[in-house]
Amino acid sequence: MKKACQHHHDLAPQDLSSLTSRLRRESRKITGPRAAILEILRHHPHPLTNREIFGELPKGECDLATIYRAMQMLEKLGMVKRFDFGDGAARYELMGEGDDGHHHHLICTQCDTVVEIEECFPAEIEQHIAAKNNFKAVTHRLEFFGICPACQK
Amino acid sequence: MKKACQHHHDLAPQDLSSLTSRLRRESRKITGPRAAILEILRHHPHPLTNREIFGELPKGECDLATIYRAMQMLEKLGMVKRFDFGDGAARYELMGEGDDGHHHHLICTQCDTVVEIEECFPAEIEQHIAAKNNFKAVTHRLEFFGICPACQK
DNA sequence: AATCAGTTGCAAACGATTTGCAATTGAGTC
DNA sequence: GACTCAATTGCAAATCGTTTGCAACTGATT
Repeated sequence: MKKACQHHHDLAPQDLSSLTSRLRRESRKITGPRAAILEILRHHPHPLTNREIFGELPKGECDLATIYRAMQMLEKLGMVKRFDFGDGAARYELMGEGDDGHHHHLICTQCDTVVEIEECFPAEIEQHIAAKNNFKAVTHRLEFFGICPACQK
Repeated sequence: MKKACQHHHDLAPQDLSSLTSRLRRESRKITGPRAAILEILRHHPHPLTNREIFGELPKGECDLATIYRAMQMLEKLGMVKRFDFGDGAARYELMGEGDDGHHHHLICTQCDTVVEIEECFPAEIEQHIAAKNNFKAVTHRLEFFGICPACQK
């Protein structure tokens, strides 16, 4: 991946205090690195890789391993959602409290611009697939790829 | 991933000679390792990781690096399709000549059983997504996850 | 201020994948 | 059936994303 990003909404989905109280609730410490990571996620509308988060942080702010550990923990607590764009690096997006964070993206294969998509795989078809194969608790992982307006020129 | 597999059809999708002639057509050599790899793919109905292919091969048959190179080449020639189940290992499935190999899977999150799925994301919705965002050449990557009948007991 | 589990930095370890390079080998050519 | 040469291979080292062991450190509570 090279560049990327295209801010649709620069609004913070939730304030830091609400985030930190979620941590406290789980008896997790609010440390400098964690606050900094959450602060970055709060200001990014699209999924970030750990390395991207690392890059956004002031130089000595925190170790890359700490970010990996933090994201793992945040995912376990359901505070971030992990996405996989198929390039071998996990990406994370902050998610609201009640929200399960399930949604998809449209990614430009040339410049890596990301657009959040509201459409989803039709539930009836998914249920049909589950029923036909006798599977339970079926979900899906879905991302779209194409060429963005800018890269078509 | 641990175990896996559940053969729906053990029929070879195409014979070796048709495969090797495709290689010859591209002025690629039919070497021992390549023939062995194709032979394995021919007999597997579900995507295999390079390591799995390696494991199927008689011990000293070929180097793992050779498999990586072979799969890369086969993918470029459009003879295999790469899939990503989100566990960090690429998987490959042999594909027919005219076929673009586009299809999806239903994977058991407990035992890694794989079922090939014929349903696909509705074209109209995909077109709508493409149009709304002014993207061209839009495709998608889609896989389903759930708990298979055997693992529900 | 004392205490202690939860955290962090750092370096080493890992697993998937790639790559440099010298030795080997298909596949036409004579 | 030898000859030639680019394509291919094995092997080891290198990359990349991610994980982990461990000793030092630090929030949060008492």
